[in-house]
Amino acid sequence: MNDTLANDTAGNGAPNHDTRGHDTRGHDAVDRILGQWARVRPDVDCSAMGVAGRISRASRLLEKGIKEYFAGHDLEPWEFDVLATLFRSNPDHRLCMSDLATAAMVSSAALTNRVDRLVARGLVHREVSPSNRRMVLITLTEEGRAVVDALLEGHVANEERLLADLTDEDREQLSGLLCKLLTSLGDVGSR
Amino acid sequence: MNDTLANDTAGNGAPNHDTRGHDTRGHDAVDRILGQWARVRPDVDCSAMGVAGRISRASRLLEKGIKEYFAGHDLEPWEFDVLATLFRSNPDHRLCMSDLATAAMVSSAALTNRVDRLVARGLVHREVSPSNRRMVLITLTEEGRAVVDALLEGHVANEERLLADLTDEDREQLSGLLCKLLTSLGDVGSR
DNA sequence: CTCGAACACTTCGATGTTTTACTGTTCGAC
DNA sequence: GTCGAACAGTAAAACATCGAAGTGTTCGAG
Repeated sequence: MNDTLANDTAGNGAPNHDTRGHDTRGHDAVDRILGQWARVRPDVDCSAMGVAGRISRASRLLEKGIKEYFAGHDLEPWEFDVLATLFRSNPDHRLCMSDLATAAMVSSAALTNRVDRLVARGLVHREVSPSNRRMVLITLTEEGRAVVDALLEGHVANEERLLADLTDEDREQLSGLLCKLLTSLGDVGSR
Repeated sequence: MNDTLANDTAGNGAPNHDTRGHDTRGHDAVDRILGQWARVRPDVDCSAMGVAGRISRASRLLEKGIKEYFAGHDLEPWEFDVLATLFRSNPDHRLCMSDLATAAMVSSAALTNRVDRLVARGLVHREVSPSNRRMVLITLTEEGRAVVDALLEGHVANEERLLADLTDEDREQLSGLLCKLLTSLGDVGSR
């Protein structure tokens, strides 16, 4: 989608020294784009573009790898996501539409659509809240819980595979830096 | 979209020590999710989820900030992206549909649609290649070039603003780590 | 108690994307 | 040369998402 992120990058020198002792700083698509900008517009320092572009591209490629895993189990990533959100949220495995929509970062309209299909598949149960009839509560069914149980470890293992080239230290650094960025972008854990 | 990335995270201890000397490791949404998993499934080490989730969320939030900038100039991010890709690719500012689609990471069908609208706005020119009539060449018009010229620096400045809380060293580390990841995921600069 | 504003969710219309099928072109085997 | 496979791009159908309007509920001011 947003290819502004994916493409526009820096006209700087594309620093080649690695973060730490490791050697493995490759030569990704963004490096190439950076080089092009450097040639065409040496006056503009686009280092920020390099960071944003890499985050965007990494996100898409990870998404692709994750989608493949779930496709092998007849599930869409978003389906597992809703189920897993319910699973970990509270002992009742129950959440209202608003909270689910926030967690999934989609509009409430989109969530209505998603829940419709999960209900049709028998993975969640939908009911009006007895205490506040404006609210609709979504609950994981026994079958839904089973799906999370069955796929969680495989999903984690798959992500592990996708990140295999990063050392534990790399991952910690990466998490730390991204956490700092997310915090400054206002990505607070709601409630 | 993919909220598997956005939500499913680690059951590890959520390391609190910062990457380097800096203090600013906040408390983002992913930390909260990690904590939930740790409670519900202490047996599963989901550290990989933490990395993937942060990349996904960061990507979305950056996208949002970028979209806002271009909205203020009556342009969609993807429009600028196509124009900028043409601009930096070669002196003629000319590329075929396939290359543009690859650069934008969308299907060729989607690119046909996008180019249609850019042609309608007079920002690019479309013509069948004289040397190979299967190919369609897209060229930046003078007006299209002007748009890139007018918006490039503002766009970079906006990204700079979004990343303002990251130091130069942070950005270099982040770029390095992401580059390593991207390379291992096969994100080579095509051609 | 009543009325209006805020709220939670759903429905609807418009838009954009992907997948699949299709048209036309090129290239190589024979 | 001719035929068929591979390729480049477009068209059509299916689907998902968003934003806005609509429905029903709750809450608080008066």
